[in-house]
Amino acid sequence: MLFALVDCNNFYASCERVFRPDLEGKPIIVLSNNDGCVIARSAEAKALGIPMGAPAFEMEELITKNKVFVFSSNYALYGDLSQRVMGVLSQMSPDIEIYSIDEAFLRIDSIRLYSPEEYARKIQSNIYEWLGIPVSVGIGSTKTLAKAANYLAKSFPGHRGVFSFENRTDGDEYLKQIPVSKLWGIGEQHASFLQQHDVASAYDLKKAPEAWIRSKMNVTGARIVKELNAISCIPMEDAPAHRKAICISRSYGRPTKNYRELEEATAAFVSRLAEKLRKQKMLATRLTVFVMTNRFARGPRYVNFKTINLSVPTHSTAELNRMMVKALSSLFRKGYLYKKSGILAEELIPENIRQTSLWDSTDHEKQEKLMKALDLINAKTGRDSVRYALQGFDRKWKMRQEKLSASYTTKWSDILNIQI
DNA sequence: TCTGGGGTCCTAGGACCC
DNA sequence: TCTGGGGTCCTAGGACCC
Repeated sequence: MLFALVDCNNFYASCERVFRPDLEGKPIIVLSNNDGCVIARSAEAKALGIPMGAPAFEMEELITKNKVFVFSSNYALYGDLSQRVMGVLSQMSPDIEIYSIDEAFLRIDSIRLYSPEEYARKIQSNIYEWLGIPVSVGIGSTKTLAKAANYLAKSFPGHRGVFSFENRTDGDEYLKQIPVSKLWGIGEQHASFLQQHDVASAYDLKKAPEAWIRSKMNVTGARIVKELNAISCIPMEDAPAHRKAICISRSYGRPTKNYRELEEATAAFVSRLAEKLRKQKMLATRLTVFVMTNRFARGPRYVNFKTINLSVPTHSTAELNRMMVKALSSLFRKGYLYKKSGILAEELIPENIRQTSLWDSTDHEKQEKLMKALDLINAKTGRDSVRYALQGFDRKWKMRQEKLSASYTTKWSDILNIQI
Protein backbone atom coordinates (compact mmCIF):
# COMPACT_ATOMS: atom_id res chain seq x y z
CA MET A 1 0.00 0.00 0.00
CA LEU A 2 1.13 3.50 -0.70
CA PHE A 3 -0.44 6.67 0.62
CA ALA A 4 0.22 10.30 -0.20
CA LEU A 5 -0.85 13.08 2.09
CA VAL A 6 -1.31 16.38 0.31
CA ASP A 7 -1.49 19.37 2.61
CA CYS A 8 -1.89 22.99 1.55
CA ASN A 9 0.78 25.24 3.04
CA ASN A 10 -0.64 27.81 5.46
CA PHE A 11 -3.91 27.34 3.64
CA TYR A 12 -5.93 30.37 4.75
CA ALA A 13 -2.99 32.71 4.37
CA SER A 14 -2.26 31.24 0.93
CA CYS A 15 -5.91 31.74 -0.10
CA GLU A 16 -5.73 35.40 0.80
CA ARG A 17 -2.58 35.72 -1.27
CA VAL A 18 -4.07 34.17 -4.41
CA PHE A 19 -6.01 37.35 -5.13
CA ARG A 20 -3.44 39.70 -3.65
CA PRO A 21 -0.21 38.91 -5.47
CA ASP A 22 1.23 42.12 -4.03
CA LEU A 23 1.43 40.24 -0.71
CA GLU A 24 3.97 37.74 -2.04
CA GLY A 25 6.83 37.55 0.44
CA LYS A 26 4.95 39.66 3.02
CA PRO A 27 3.81 38.42 6.44
CA ILE A 28 0.10 37.54 6.57
CA ILE A 29 -2.07 36.32 9.43
CA VAL A 30 -5.69 35.21 9.44
CA LEU A 31 -7.84 35.62 12.56
CA SER A 32 -10.55 33.39 14.00
CA ASN A 33 -14.19 34.43 14.19
CA ASN A 34 -14.68 37.72 15.97
CA ASP A 35 -11.11 38.57 14.97
CA GLY A 36 -10.12 36.75 18.16
CA CYS A 37 -6.94 34.78 17.73
CA VAL A 38 -4.42 33.91 15.07
CA ILE A 39 -5.41 30.74 13.21
CA ALA A 40 -3.16 30.90 10.16
CA ARG A 41 0.20 32.46 9.42
CA SER A 42 2.29 32.80 6.30
CA ALA A 43 5.90 31.62 6.52
CA GLU A 44 7.00 35.24 6.98
CA ALA A 45 4.60 35.70 9.90
CA LYS A 46 5.83 32.48 11.52
CA ALA A 47 9.39 33.77 11.19
CA LEU A 48 8.39 36.88 13.15
CA GLY A 49 7.48 34.60 16.04
CA ILE A 50 3.70 35.04 15.94
CA PRO A 51 2.40 31.87 17.62
CA MET A 52 -0.61 29.88 16.50
CA GLY A 53 -3.65 30.64 18.60
CA ALA A 54 -2.30 33.86 20.03
CA PRO A 55 -4.97 36.46 20.90
CA ALA A 56 -4.84 39.17 18.22
CA PHE A 57 -4.80 42.05 20.70
CA GLU A 58 -1.62 40.74 22.27
CA MET A 59 0.07 40.78 18.87
CA GLU A 60 -0.76 44.38 18.03
CA GLU A 61 2.69 45.80 18.55
CA LEU A 62 4.34 43.04 16.54
CA ILE A 63 1.79 43.54 13.79
CA THR A 64 2.24 47.28 13.37
CA LYS A 65 5.99 47.18 13.76
CA ASN A 66 6.45 44.55 11.07
CA LYS A 67 3.61 45.65 8.79
CA VAL A 68 1.86 42.32 9.05
CA PHE A 69 -1.24 42.02 6.84
CA VAL A 70 -4.21 40.93 8.91
CA PHE A 71 -7.37 39.22 7.62
CA SER A 72 -10.64 38.11 9.21
CA SER A 73 -11.60 34.53 8.35
CA ASN A 74 -13.29 34.35 4.95
CA TYR A 75 -14.74 30.86 4.87
CA ALA A 76 -16.64 31.47 1.63
CA LEU A 77 -13.27 31.98 -0.06
CA TYR A 78 -11.41 29.15 1.70
CA GLY A 79 -14.22 26.67 1.19
CA ASP A 80 -14.43 27.42 -2.51
CA LEU A 81 -10.67 27.19 -3.09
CA SER A 82 -10.61 23.98 -1.07
CA GLN A 83 -13.18 22.45 -3.40
CA ARG A 84 -11.03 23.38 -6.37
CA VAL A 85 -7.90 21.86 -4.83
CA MET A 86 -9.81 18.64 -4.08
CA GLY A 87 -11.13 18.67 -7.64
CA VAL A 88 -7.61 18.68 -9.06
CA LEU A 89 -6.56 15.89 -6.69
CA SER A 90 -9.58 13.80 -7.66
CA GLN A 91 -8.43 14.01 -11.26
CA MET A 92 -5.01 12.74 -10.28
CA SER A 93 -5.97 9.68 -8.25
CA PRO A 94 -9.10 7.55 -8.28
CA ASP A 95 -8.87 6.90 -4.56
CA ILE A 96 -9.01 10.06 -2.48
CA GLU A 97 -10.12 10.83 1.04
CA ILE A 98 -10.76 14.47 1.82
CA TYR A 99 -9.50 14.69 5.35
CA SER A 100 -10.01 18.36 6.13
CA ILE A 101 -10.45 21.69 4.39
CA ASP A 102 -6.79 21.71 3.37
CA GLU A 103 -5.69 18.06 3.41
CA ALA A 104 -6.37 14.89 1.48
CA PHE A 105 -5.04 11.33 1.47
CA LEU A 106 -4.50 9.67 -1.91
CA ARG A 107 -3.87 6.00 -2.59
CA ILE A 108 -1.13 5.99 -5.19
CA ASP A 109 -0.28 2.27 -5.43
CA SER A 110 -1.63 2.07 -8.94
CA ILE A 111 0.40 4.96 -10.33
CA ARG A 112 2.93 3.28 -12.57
CA LEU A 113 4.02 6.00 -14.98
CA TYR A 114 5.90 7.99 -12.38
CA SER A 115 7.95 7.33 -9.30
CA PRO A 116 6.23 8.47 -6.09
CA GLU A 117 8.42 11.58 -5.93
CA GLU A 118 7.79 12.48 -9.54
CA TYR A 119 4.10 12.06 -8.98
CA ALA A 120 4.20 14.25 -5.89
CA ARG A 121 6.01 16.96 -7.83
CA LYS A 122 3.34 16.75 -10.50
CA ILE A 123 0.60 17.26 -7.92
CA GLN A 124 2.50 20.19 -6.49
CA SER A 125 3.02 21.94 -9.81
CA ASN A 126 -0.50 21.33 -11.10
CA ILE A 127 -2.12 22.82 -8.04
CA TYR A 128 0.24 25.75 -7.94
CA GLU A 129 -0.12 26.52 -11.64
CA TRP A 130 -3.88 26.15 -11.79
CA LEU A 131 -4.86 27.58 -8.43
CA GLY A 132 -1.89 29.43 -6.97
CA ILE A 133 -1.92 27.36 -3.78
CA PRO A 134 1.39 25.82 -2.62
CA VAL A 135 1.13 22.29 -1.24
CA SER A 136 3.42 19.78 0.46
CA VAL A 137 3.26 16.07 -0.22
CA GLY A 138 4.30 13.23 2.09
CA ILE A 139 4.43 9.61 0.98
CA GLY A 140 4.54 6.42 3.02
CA SER A 141 3.17 2.91 3.23
CA THR A 142 0.70 3.87 6.00
CA LYS A 143 -1.32 6.98 6.65
CA THR A 144 0.75 7.77 9.74
CA LEU A 145 3.98 7.52 7.74
CA ALA A 146 2.51 9.70 4.97
CA LYS A 147 1.64 12.28 7.61
CA ALA A 148 5.12 12.05 9.09
CA ALA A 149 6.63 12.40 5.61
CA ASN A 150 4.53 15.49 5.10
CA TYR A 151 5.96 16.97 8.27
CA LEU A 152 9.47 16.42 6.93
CA ALA A 153 8.51 17.85 3.53
CA LYS A 154 7.26 21.01 5.22
CA SER A 155 9.83 21.44 7.93
CA PHE A 156 13.04 21.03 5.98
CA PRO A 157 13.34 23.45 3.04
CA GLY A 158 15.85 21.10 1.42
CA HIS A 159 13.02 18.73 0.51
CA ARG A 160 11.17 21.50 -1.39
CA GLY A 161 7.81 20.29 -0.16
CA VAL A 162 8.05 16.60 -1.05
CA PHE A 163 9.28 13.69 1.03
CA SER A 164 8.79 9.95 0.56
CA PHE A 165 9.62 7.03 2.85
CA GLU A 166 9.20 4.68 -0.08
CA ASN A 167 12.27 2.90 -1.48
CA ARG A 168 14.53 4.28 1.20
CA THR A 169 16.93 2.44 3.47
CA ASP A 170 17.54 5.42 5.74
CA GLY A 171 13.91 5.95 6.77
CA ASP A 172 14.73 5.48 10.44
CA GLU A 173 17.27 8.29 10.32
CA TYR A 174 14.47 10.59 9.20
CA LEU A 175 12.08 9.30 11.85
CA LYS A 176 14.69 10.36 14.39
CA GLN A 177 14.27 13.95 13.17
CA ILE A 178 10.56 13.99 14.02
CA PRO A 179 9.63 14.94 17.59
CA VAL A 180 7.05 12.52 18.93
CA SER A 181 4.72 15.45 19.62
CA LYS A 182 4.48 16.13 15.87
CA LEU A 183 3.08 12.72 15.03
CA TRP A 184 -0.51 12.33 13.89
CA GLY A 185 -2.56 11.18 16.86
CA ILE A 186 -0.10 12.25 19.55
CA GLY A 187 -1.46 15.26 21.40
CA GLU A 188 -0.15 17.29 24.28
CA GLN A 189 -1.00 14.77 27.01
CA HIS A 190 0.54 11.75 25.36
CA ALA A 191 3.56 13.71 24.12
CA SER A 192 4.51 14.84 27.61
CA PHE A 193 3.92 11.34 28.99
CA LEU A 194 6.14 9.80 26.32
CA GLN A 195 8.88 12.36 26.80
CA GLN A 196 8.97 11.57 30.49
CA HIS A 197 9.75 8.00 29.52
CA ASP A 198 12.50 8.95 27.08
CA VAL A 199 10.40 8.40 24.01
CA ALA A 200 11.34 11.61 22.24
CA SER A 201 11.26 10.93 18.51
CA ALA A 202 9.04 9.09 16.06
CA TYR A 203 11.82 6.50 15.87
CA ASP A 204 11.72 5.96 19.66
CA LEU A 205 7.98 5.37 19.47
CA LYS A 206 8.39 2.97 16.57
CA LYS A 207 10.70 0.88 18.78
CA ALA A 208 8.60 1.20 21.95
CA PRO A 209 7.03 -2.03 23.33
CA GLU A 210 3.52 -2.20 21.95
CA ALA A 211 1.97 -3.75 25.06
CA TRP A 212 3.24 -0.91 27.22
CA ILE A 213 1.95 1.69 24.77
CA ARG A 214 -1.36 -0.11 24.62
CA SER A 215 -1.74 -0.07 28.38
CA LYS A 216 -0.96 3.65 28.54
CA MET A 217 -2.45 4.96 25.33
CA ASN A 218 -5.13 2.42 24.36
CA VAL A 219 -5.58 0.96 20.94
CA THR A 220 -5.17 4.34 19.28
CA GLY A 221 -1.61 4.50 20.61
CA ALA A 222 -0.91 0.89 19.64
CA ARG A 223 -2.13 1.63 16.14
CA ILE A 224 0.34 4.48 15.78
CA VAL A 225 3.22 2.16 16.75
CA LYS A 226 2.07 -0.41 14.21
CA GLU A 227 1.70 2.20 11.50
CA LEU A 228 5.21 3.53 12.17
CA ASN A 229 6.37 -0.04 11.62
CA ALA A 230 4.73 0.03 8.20
CA ILE A 231 1.74 -2.11 9.20
CA SER A 232 -1.28 -0.26 7.91
CA CYS A 233 -4.16 -0.11 10.43
CA ILE A 234 -5.99 3.03 9.39
CA PRO A 235 -7.82 2.51 6.10
CA MET A 236 -9.03 5.09 3.60
CA GLU A 237 -12.52 6.33 4.29
CA ASP A 238 -14.05 6.51 0.85
CA ALA A 239 -17.55 7.77 1.47
CA PRO A 240 -17.81 10.46 4.10
CA ALA A 241 -19.69 8.72 6.90
CA HIS A 242 -22.82 10.55 7.82
CA ARG A 243 -22.38 12.99 10.66
CA LYS A 244 -23.38 11.94 14.13
CA ALA A 245 -23.87 15.46 15.36
CA ILE A 246 -24.03 18.97 14.00
CA CYS A 247 -23.13 21.93 16.17
CA ILE A 248 -23.46 25.65 15.48
CA SER A 249 -22.13 28.08 18.04
CA ARG A 250 -20.56 31.51 18.01
CA SER A 251 -19.20 34.07 20.38
CA TYR A 252 -21.01 37.36 19.98
CA GLY A 253 -19.32 40.49 18.70
CA ARG A 254 -20.37 42.04 21.97
CA PRO A 255 -21.89 40.37 25.03
CA THR A 256 -25.49 40.95 26.04
CA LYS A 257 -27.74 40.77 29.12
CA ASN A 258 -30.85 40.89 27.00
CA TYR A 259 -32.89 37.71 26.53
CA ARG A 260 -34.29 38.94 23.24
CA GLU A 261 -30.83 39.35 21.75
CA LEU A 262 -29.79 35.94 23.00
CA GLU A 263 -32.84 34.48 21.31
CA GLU A 264 -32.23 36.31 18.03
CA ALA A 265 -28.65 35.09 17.86
CA THR A 266 -29.57 31.52 18.71
CA ALA A 267 -32.42 31.56 16.20
CA ALA A 268 -29.89 32.51 13.54
CA PHE A 269 -27.86 29.44 14.56
CA VAL A 270 -30.99 27.30 14.30
CA SER A 271 -31.44 28.50 10.72
CA ARG A 272 -27.89 27.43 9.82
CA LEU A 273 -28.34 24.11 11.61
CA ALA A 274 -31.64 23.32 9.94
CA GLU A 275 -30.17 24.20 6.53
CA LYS A 276 -27.28 21.84 7.12
CA LEU A 277 -29.62 19.06 8.18
CA ARG A 278 -31.77 19.50 5.08
CA LYS A 279 -28.73 19.62 2.84
CA GLN A 280 -27.51 16.34 4.28
CA LYS A 281 -31.01 14.88 4.17
CA MET A 282 -30.95 14.18 7.89
CA LEU A 283 -33.34 14.68 10.78
CA ALA A 284 -32.41 15.55 14.34
CA THR A 285 -33.81 13.47 17.17
CA ARG A 286 -32.29 15.49 19.98
CA LEU A 287 -31.53 19.17 20.37
CA THR A 288 -29.21 20.72 22.94
CA VAL A 289 -29.04 24.45 23.57
CA PHE A 290 -26.25 26.03 25.57
CA VAL A 291 -25.36 29.50 26.81
CA MET A 292 -22.28 30.90 28.48
CA THR A 293 -20.73 34.06 29.79
CA ASN A 294 -17.22 35.14 28.83
CA ARG A 295 -14.89 32.62 30.42
CA PHE A 296 -12.02 35.11 30.46
CA ALA A 297 -13.88 38.04 31.99
CA ARG A 298 -13.98 38.71 35.68
CA GLY A 299 -17.74 39.15 36.22
CA PRO A 300 -20.15 36.46 37.43
CA ARG A 301 -20.01 33.29 35.38
CA TYR A 302 -22.75 31.09 34.09
CA VAL A 303 -22.61 28.08 31.80
CA ASN A 304 -25.58 25.84 31.25
CA PHE A 305 -27.22 23.61 28.69
CA LYS A 306 -30.55 21.97 28.13
CA THR A 307 -31.33 18.94 26.03
CA ILE A 308 -34.70 18.22 24.50
CA ASN A 309 -35.60 14.88 22.99
CA LEU A 310 -37.89 15.39 20.04
CA SER A 311 -40.88 13.11 19.89
CA VAL A 312 -40.72 13.29 16.11
CA PRO A 313 -37.36 13.89 14.40
CA THR A 314 -37.24 17.02 12.28
CA HIS A 315 -35.20 19.38 10.13
CA SER A 316 -37.76 22.12 9.98
CA THR A 317 -36.46 25.53 11.05
CA ALA A 318 -39.82 26.37 12.62
CA GLU A 319 -40.00 23.23 14.74
CA LEU A 320 -36.39 23.48 15.83
CA ASN A 321 -36.92 27.13 16.71
CA ARG A 322 -39.84 26.19 18.92
CA MET A 323 -37.70 23.69 20.80
CA MET A 324 -34.83 26.13 21.00
CA VAL A 325 -37.02 28.83 22.56
CA LYS A 326 -38.38 26.36 25.07
CA ALA A 327 -34.88 25.36 26.12
CA LEU A 328 -33.36 28.82 26.01
CA SER A 329 -36.07 30.46 28.10
CA SER A 330 -35.56 27.85 30.79
CA LEU A 331 -31.79 28.42 30.70
CA PHE A 332 -31.93 32.20 30.88
CA ARG A 333 -30.96 33.82 34.18
CA LYS A 334 -31.18 37.55 34.65
CA GLY A 335 -28.09 39.61 35.30
CA TYR A 336 -25.45 37.66 33.45
CA LEU A 337 -23.53 39.05 30.54
CA TYR A 338 -23.87 36.38 27.86
CA LYS A 339 -21.04 36.00 25.39
CA LYS A 340 -21.85 32.86 23.51
CA SER A 341 -24.61 30.43 22.75
CA GLY A 342 -24.97 27.42 20.55
CA ILE A 343 -27.08 24.52 19.48
CA LEU A 344 -26.29 20.90 18.92
CA ALA A 345 -28.34 18.41 16.93
CA GLU A 346 -27.73 14.78 17.83
CA GLU A 347 -29.02 11.33 16.97
CA LEU A 348 -29.25 12.20 13.33
CA ILE A 349 -31.22 9.85 11.13
CA PRO A 350 -31.84 9.78 7.38
CA GLU A 351 -34.92 11.76 6.42
CA ASN A 352 -36.58 8.84 4.66
CA ILE A 353 -37.10 6.82 7.82
CA ARG A 354 -39.03 9.30 9.90
CA GLN A 355 -41.03 7.60 12.60
CA THR A 356 -44.12 9.60 13.45
CA SER A 357 -45.92 9.63 16.75
CA LEU A 358 -49.50 8.86 17.53
CA TRP A 359 -49.98 12.24 19.16
CA ASP A 360 -48.09 14.20 16.58
CA SER A 361 -50.23 17.00 15.22
CA THR A 362 -47.66 18.67 13.00
CA ASP A 363 -48.41 18.70 9.30
CA HIS A 364 -45.06 17.40 8.10
CA GLU A 365 -45.87 17.58 4.43
CA LYS A 366 -46.69 21.23 4.72
CA GLN A 367 -43.50 21.89 6.67
CA GLU A 368 -41.49 20.04 4.02
CA LYS A 369 -42.92 22.18 1.25
CA LEU A 370 -42.33 25.34 3.20
CA MET A 371 -38.70 24.46 3.88
CA LYS A 372 -38.11 23.51 0.26
CA ALA A 373 -39.44 26.87 -0.86
CA LEU A 374 -37.33 28.65 1.75
CA ASP A 375 -34.14 26.89 0.65
CA LEU A 376 -34.88 27.51 -3.00
CA ILE A 377 -35.43 31.23 -2.57
CA ASN A 378 -32.38 31.64 -0.37
CA ALA A 379 -30.22 29.67 -2.79
CA LYS A 380 -31.22 32.06 -5.56
CA THR A 381 -31.22 35.36 -3.77
CA GLY A 382 -28.75 34.89 -0.95
CA ARG A 383 -28.74 33.49 2.57
CA ASP A 384 -31.48 34.78 4.85
CA SER A 385 -33.32 36.65 2.09
CA VAL A 386 -36.31 34.91 3.61
CA ARG A 387 -36.01 34.12 7.29
CA TYR A 388 -37.93 33.82 10.54
CA ALA A 389 -38.58 37.09 12.35
CA LEU A 390 -37.29 35.43 15.52
CA GLN A 391 -33.81 36.06 14.12
CA GLY A 392 -34.43 39.78 14.47
CA PHE A 393 -33.23 42.53 12.18
CA ASP A 394 -30.36 44.45 13.69
CA ARG A 395 -28.05 41.53 14.47
CA LYS A 396 -26.42 43.32 17.38
CA TRP A 397 -24.65 40.11 18.34
CA LYS A 398 -22.96 39.58 15.00
CA MET A 399 -19.31 38.80 15.04
CA ARG A 400 -16.56 41.26 14.34
CA GLN A 401 -14.94 40.85 10.95
CA GLU A 402 -13.15 44.09 10.46
CA LYS A 403 -10.51 42.83 8.06
CA LEU A 404 -12.62 40.68 5.79
CA SER A 405 -11.33 40.20 2.26
CA ALA A 406 -13.63 39.98 -0.75
CA SER A 407 -15.44 36.76 -1.67
CA TYR A 408 -13.59 36.75 -4.97
CA THR A 409 -14.95 33.44 -6.19
CA THR A 410 -18.43 33.18 -4.69
CA LYS A 411 -19.99 36.64 -5.03
CA TRP A 412 -20.69 38.37 -8.34
CA SER A 413 -20.10 41.81 -6.90
CA ASP A 414 -16.67 40.82 -5.57
CA ILE A 415 -15.19 39.56 -8.81
CA LEU A 416 -11.95 41.34 -9.61
CA ASN A 417 -11.87 43.99 -12.30
CA ILE A 418 -8.74 43.92 -14.34
CA GLN A 419 -7.72 46.93 -16.39
CA ILE A 420 -5.29 46.55 -19.19
C1' DT B 1 -12.09 46.37 24.96
C1' DC B 2 -10.15 42.37 22.66
C1' DT B 3 -8.97 34.97 23.90
C1' DG B 4 -12.55 30.27 17.57
C1' DG B 5 -15.50 26.52 15.94
C1' DG B 6 -16.72 21.84 14.72
C1' DG B 7 -15.93 17.27 14.89
C1' DT B 8 -14.43 11.80 16.12
C1' DC B 9 -13.05 7.77 18.77
C1' DC B 10 -12.17 5.17 22.96
C1' DT B 11 -12.77 3.58 27.79
C1' DA B 12 -14.62 3.01 32.36
C1' DG B 13 -18.31 2.36 35.15
C1' DG B 14 -23.17 1.97 36.31
C1' DA B 15 -27.62 -0.11 35.40
C1' DC B 16 -29.79 -3.71 33.75
C1' DC B 17 -30.72 -8.49 31.63
C1' DC B 18 -30.94 -13.78 31.96
C1' DT C 1 -13.16 -16.85 55.48
C1' DC C 2 -13.67 -16.47 50.26
C1' DT C 3 -19.95 -13.43 47.00
C1' DG C 4 -21.77 -16.77 39.75
C1' DG C 5 -21.00 -15.76 35.03
C1' DG C 6 -21.66 -13.50 30.94
C1' DG C 7 -23.62 -10.10 28.37
C1' DT C 8 -25.67 -5.24 26.48
C1' DC C 9 -26.65 -0.44 26.61
C1' DC C 10 -25.87 4.13 28.04
C1' DT C 11 -23.29 8.14 29.64
C1' DA C 12 -19.50 10.99 31.02
C1' DG C 13 -15.08 12.21 30.35
C1' DG C 14 -10.60 12.17 28.16
C1' DA C 15 -7.82 12.64 24.21
C1' DC C 16 -7.30 13.74 19.75
C1' DC C 17 -7.94 16.05 14.95
C1' DC C 18 -8.17 20.31 11.73
